Amino acid sequence: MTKPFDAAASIDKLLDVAAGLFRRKGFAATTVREIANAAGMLPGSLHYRYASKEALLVSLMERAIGRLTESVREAVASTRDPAERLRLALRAHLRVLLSDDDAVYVMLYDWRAVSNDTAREAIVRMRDTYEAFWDGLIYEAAGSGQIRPRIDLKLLRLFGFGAINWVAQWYEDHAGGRSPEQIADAFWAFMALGVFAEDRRPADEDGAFVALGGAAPPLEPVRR
Amino acid sequence: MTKPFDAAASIDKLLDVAAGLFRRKGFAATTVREIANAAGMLPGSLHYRYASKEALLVSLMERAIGRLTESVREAVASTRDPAERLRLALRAHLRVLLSDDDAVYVMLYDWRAVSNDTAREAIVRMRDTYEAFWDGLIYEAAGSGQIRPRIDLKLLRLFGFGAINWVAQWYEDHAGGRSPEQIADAFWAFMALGVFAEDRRPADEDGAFVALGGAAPPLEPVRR
Amino acid sequence: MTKPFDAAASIDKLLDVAAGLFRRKGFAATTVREIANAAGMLPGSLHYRYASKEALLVSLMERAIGRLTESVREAVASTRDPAERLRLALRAHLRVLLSDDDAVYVMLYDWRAVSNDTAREAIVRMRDTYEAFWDGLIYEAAGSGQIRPRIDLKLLRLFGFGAINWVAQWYEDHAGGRSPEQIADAFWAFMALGVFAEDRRPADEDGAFVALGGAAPPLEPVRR
Amino acid sequence: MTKPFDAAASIDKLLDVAAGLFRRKGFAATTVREIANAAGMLPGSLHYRYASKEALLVSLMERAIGRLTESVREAVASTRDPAERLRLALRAHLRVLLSDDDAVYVMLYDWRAVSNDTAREAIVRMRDTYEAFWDGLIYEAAGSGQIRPRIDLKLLRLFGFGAINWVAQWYEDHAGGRSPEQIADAFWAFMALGVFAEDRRPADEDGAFVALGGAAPPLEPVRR
DNA sequence: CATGAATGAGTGTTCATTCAT
DNA sequence: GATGAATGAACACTCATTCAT
Repeated sequence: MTKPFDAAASIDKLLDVAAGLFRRKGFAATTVREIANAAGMLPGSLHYRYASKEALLVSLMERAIGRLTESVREAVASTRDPAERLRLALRAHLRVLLSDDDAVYVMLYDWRAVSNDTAREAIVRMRDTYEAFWDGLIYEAAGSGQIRPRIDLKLLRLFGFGAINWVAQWYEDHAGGRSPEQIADAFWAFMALGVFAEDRRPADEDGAFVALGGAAPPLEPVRR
Repeated sequence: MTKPFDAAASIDKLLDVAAGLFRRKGFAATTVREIANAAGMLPGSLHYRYASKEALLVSLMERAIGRLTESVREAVASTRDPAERLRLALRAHLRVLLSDDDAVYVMLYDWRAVSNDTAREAIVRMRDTYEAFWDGLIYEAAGSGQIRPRIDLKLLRLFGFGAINWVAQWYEDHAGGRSPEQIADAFWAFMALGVFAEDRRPADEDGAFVALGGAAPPLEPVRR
Repeated sequence: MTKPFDAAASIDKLLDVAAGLFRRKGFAATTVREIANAAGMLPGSLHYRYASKEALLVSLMERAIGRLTESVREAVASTRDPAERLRLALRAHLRVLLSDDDAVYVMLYDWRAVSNDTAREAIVRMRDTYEAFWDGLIYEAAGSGQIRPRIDLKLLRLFGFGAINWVAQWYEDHAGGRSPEQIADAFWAFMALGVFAEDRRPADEDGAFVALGGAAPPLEPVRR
Repeated sequence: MTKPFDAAASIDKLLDVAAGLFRRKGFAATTVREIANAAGMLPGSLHYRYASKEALLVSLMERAIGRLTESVREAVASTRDPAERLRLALRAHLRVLLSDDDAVYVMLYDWRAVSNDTAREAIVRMRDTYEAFWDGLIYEAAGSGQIRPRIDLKLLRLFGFGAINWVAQWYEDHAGGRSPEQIADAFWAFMALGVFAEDRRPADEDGAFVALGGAAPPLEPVRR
């Protein structure tokens, strides 16, 4: 009864300390010995569980994306209002990103370290799934008329992810005591006015917006 | 007469190829030999110019911040209108970030690699100066009444930097042919309505917001 | 009733797969895990039977020498003619060497891997016994006048062993469909004319022989 | 003037000590540190010259085959008599095999350690060339009628190589003071009578064909 | 002034062996 | 008795840096 738990706990601990080290020093600059020591084991024991340092990183990222997905799915389940779902998703994403688990940070910022092609593909696929889920949320809101017409939904997601994911870069030093939820809501407030159609905007708002000018370039199929 | 020029060119080349390699593989995963080879020299010659690999990185970052500062300063010089200065600064920042020079990217994303404390401080100081310049632009706009009251200006900058700096993560694959300037203006469009006071907004609410093309593009399943 | 049998079979299987791996990759380059896996067990189980990898090797070699000795003894039992006994022994030796059991090959060619002194001695003793048996066969033939006088009997054995043991190096690629027995007889034919006294040579043969000088050295019991 | 010499000498020393260690312990059981230490350098310095332990082995083998080829070619150059050329080649081959340079031994007996396919091919090609040279010598002798008709020339070479190459296994312990040349001539004596046509054999059956000289060396107690 | 051969501390990883179960 | 998770010493190899030239 204790055995499976211990093994799982031991692996979780390993991933936790690895995430912390990777976040602080970067993947390449962190040694297997450091990770093992911090987890209270020896390098050989670490390799008993993970064939390579990179396999550990991949496992880390998979866990990160799993937690992210789970957390966001759970958050949006409480309401069917598309805009509210978006807001709650934003909160959940940021909450996980800023949590004690550094794995999401590592996934976002130590991307290049995954050199193995199949591993890279596996992670890209998971990220794509996650992003597709967000696109779904946004598309829902757009479909129900809660987003201004002619908004480029893809750019909306890309800018949003940037602003939110970047929070991890400054939260520790500049949050000023704000909680992840407060940060998320503040961002929501910035975006909302520009993004949502009239009836979804605060009452005191009316006004037009900014023309990029000229014709918009066609949105071509995404290749990588 | 040619010698000093060559030396400077050689150093520039060194920083260029180093920036490219650091961006692609990360600082820690790039070897001095790779950099030297790519620059057509030998490791010993590289160390003749830079005491250490890290010193080269610092030099790289200093150059990056210098170019960023210079470019943004130059861009805002053409007008005295605070909002327009902000928009032009945004364009300039993004233009440099997405330029052939990978140094800005490296500065933003290979931050943790600078372990030397004094070097780290030096760079932090330069970054702070750059950010203070942005804060100045924003305060200017706020002071002249072009930004809604009650907007948290610091959060505004942090979110904005996030969204814009993140563009480097997706530009290559998802820009869809848009120029850095178009991306910057699209972001400007998103933010503007939520950020600016009424009298700075386009008079016509129905005017083309940011038409990135006809109807909202369908959200296609993301393939990578 | 089935248990002891299984255990013995299991050990035989272990030695078989180990012999195959040692032959193909060499002792040092073969891992215990490979052997265990190939035998359908885990490293721990292998060490339950053999204290060390080297102990397994020694056991392997002992089995090899046992089989060799048994096979050769059996082969010579069918006749009392000394020369014929030698020929049959040659056939039997080669047959075992080229059989599916790679243990003899390993014993001959992975000699240096036995580092343990007592184990080494044990094997050397067994090899010496086997070689003494051969010397006995040769001495028999010499004593009965079937070998030319003044032939160095020890050199005869050493050259013969070399030629025959080396067959294992080329048999797979260059046997050209010849059976071990055919190879043995071909070698026999080469040696016979030069080695044996007139009345043992093919009828069309006469001719001189080779003086290795003086009288044939006495064949003393071989000790090592 | 001293530099190139030193570098070459240093490499030669490296190969020499490596050959000695490989011969004594086997390739896989020899560590890079051992080789480096024995050569008076550090592992890093060894890898500066050879990309891998295996590359060193390959280099070793190439040198071995080069020396073998050169030595044998040189030896046969002194006469045009085919049988005599064969005898001299045998002497030369054995002389190199039993020389202080253990590389030939390693090439013959640590064959399986070369895992790299292209390296393996390169060595196989060199070995093939060497063997083809021997076949040439044998065909020459056969063509000039010095070898009995109906002798399988390929088997002749294979048996001969076996007997001669195997000498390396026992020379140290069982040579009894015989020189490589004496061993070669003794082997020649064994083979000659069986292999060569009548007119090439000594006319006088009692004449010392290949007199090893003096009295037969005493068979001393074998130590290992 | 510039080089490139040489270094050695340190890396990720392996693997025979142990031992609690 | 038999297992397989865990170990840790040792491995081949890397690479930023040095220094004689």
